Amino acid sequence: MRAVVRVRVIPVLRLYHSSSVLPSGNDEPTPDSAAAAAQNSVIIHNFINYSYQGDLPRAMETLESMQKRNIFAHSVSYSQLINCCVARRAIQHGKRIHLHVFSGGYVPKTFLINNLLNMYVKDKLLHEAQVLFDQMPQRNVISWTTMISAYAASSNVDLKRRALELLILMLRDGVTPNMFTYSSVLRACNELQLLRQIHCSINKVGLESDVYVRSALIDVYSRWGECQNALCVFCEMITGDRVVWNSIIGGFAQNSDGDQALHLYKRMKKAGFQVDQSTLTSVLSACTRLALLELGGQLHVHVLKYDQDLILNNALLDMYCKCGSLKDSDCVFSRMVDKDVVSWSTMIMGLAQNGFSRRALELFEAMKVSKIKPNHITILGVLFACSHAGLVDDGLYYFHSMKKLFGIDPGREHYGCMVDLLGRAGKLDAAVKLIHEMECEPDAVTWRALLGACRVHRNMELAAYAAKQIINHDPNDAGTYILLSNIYANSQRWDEITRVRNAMRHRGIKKEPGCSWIEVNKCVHAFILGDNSHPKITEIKKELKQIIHRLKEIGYVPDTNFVLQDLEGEQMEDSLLYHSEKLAIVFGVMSFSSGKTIRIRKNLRICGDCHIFAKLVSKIESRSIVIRDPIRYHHFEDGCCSCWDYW
DNA sequence: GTAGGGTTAG
Repeated sequence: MRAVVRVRVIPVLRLYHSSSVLPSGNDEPTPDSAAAAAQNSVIIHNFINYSYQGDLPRAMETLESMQKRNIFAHSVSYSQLINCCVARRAIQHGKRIHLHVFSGGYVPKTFLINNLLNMYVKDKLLHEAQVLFDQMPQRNVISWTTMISAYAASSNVDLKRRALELLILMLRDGVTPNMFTYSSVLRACNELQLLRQIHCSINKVGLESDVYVRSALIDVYSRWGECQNALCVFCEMITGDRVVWNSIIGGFAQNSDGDQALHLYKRMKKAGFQVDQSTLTSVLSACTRLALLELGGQLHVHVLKYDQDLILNNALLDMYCKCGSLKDSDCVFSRMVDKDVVSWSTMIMGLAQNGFSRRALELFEAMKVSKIKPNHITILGVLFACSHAGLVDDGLYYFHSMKKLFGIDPGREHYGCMVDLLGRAGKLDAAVKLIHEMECEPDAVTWRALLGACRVHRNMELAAYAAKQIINHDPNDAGTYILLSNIYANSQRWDEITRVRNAMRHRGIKKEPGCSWIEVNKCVHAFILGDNSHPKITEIKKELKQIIHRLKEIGYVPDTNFVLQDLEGEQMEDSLLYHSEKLAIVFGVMSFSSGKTIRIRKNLRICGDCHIFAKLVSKIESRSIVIRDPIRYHHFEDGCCSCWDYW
């Protein structure tokens, strides 16, 4: 797109006196020198006019004559021309102007050098900008801010640090930062302590009401996971705009607090602010985390307004995948004109998590044909697909060839996926061997993958070893303590149980109760193990008992193997009976007409008994049930699950 | 002449 350049034709006569015509002397002009001076003036005036008109080719042609004659115009004209170069990305012309204004004893004004700095920065030529900055005889707040914002915007950590160093040098130089400086430098903050110091300085000089500064503060606090601080900055808001709202909504959405993000979204609309692509992307991401298909579907209507927005479409695609509605995600994906690596990776992972591994691998092949280069997350999706479908050979092939085929080194997460793949397939020894071969240090996630396999394949000894490793890496992982104590309970090692429980008490770790959520008529109902606060809990429990009774008639036997507690017989069965997902399923059966899919989200992985229960309910009630646990999705239909009991 | 927000895994 051709940039708009301000056109202002300045009368030649008025500008005549503002330009410098060099060389000049005190002697009386000779007729020859008078003629030359007149000619020089004409050249300069042409240059001034071309610069103001944005006629870059003619201005550059005239500049050549000026260079030959060693004559100069006022800095304003060069400044105008430099801006024209920036707008048209004509860096080569800009470099010629740079050389010209630093030759022949001409002294360019600070604002002109600032323009040159800006030109290099916009073209990401940081080195050139820094050299020029170092040469500047005088630097004002704009010179410093231009450099600081350039470094702060870099993705390189060392360059970001340079932005903070420059801020210190700027202060030492006696130059006071302004709102531009603060909103830039905040993005380079690499320490929370430093962020707090800068925040204090901003308050001290009263710049916190600037919307740019405010959105930067919210953004940085959110990035540090300090959502409450971000919210404080937001709540102090007297002045605010759409971006400030987007910053706070995005902050909560990215920090997995979908409820708060949605709450703020409602407030934003109520306050009369127009939502845009960024708002919708964050809100969709919140719906994704909370598995709110109904609300997500309503947002889809607004997304259509921005049908060319790739990031927004990717968020929509992910929402449908993560809400287990593959028909909708297929539809969005096929309609997307532009697809990037995120679109493909989202879809591959979505298919894999929903149990359509073969389709995920087929899509990966299609991606290769489309010439979009896979990244490390794409490969993770591929490995996940292999892992969850028991495709051990395919998984090993992709894992061993990822470096050669796609130039991607296997990272910790790829090893984790392979441990999972081998472990699920019962190859526990190979999984342990792989952990020992890892080039990077295994972390809690890696050991958790092994632990999951140990549970499935009932290898208690190895499970205890893996659990200890997890606790070494993540001493607050409640689930692992519980599992470890259950493993010891199984072998009746009471002394070990006491040790584990003491450690939990000592560290103040409490078991996270199982929780399931279901969206009914735009309202989310939560079911928590041991909590009877749902208004219809009595009816639900009554209905559940009736369903269990019917299931037992067709051969259902509660599977107590998955839940090892200090309970026996009927007590253990009872504890299984009220697992949150069972209550949510029954509530779904009671609330929805028979054709509607029951969709449930869980905070913990589904247990074996609830898995059998969901399969049988899907059969006797002729219902589709989708349960999303933290790892994957289970689509229950006519007594079968999409995971084929391999999870 | 210097500054802003959004998407993919576990």
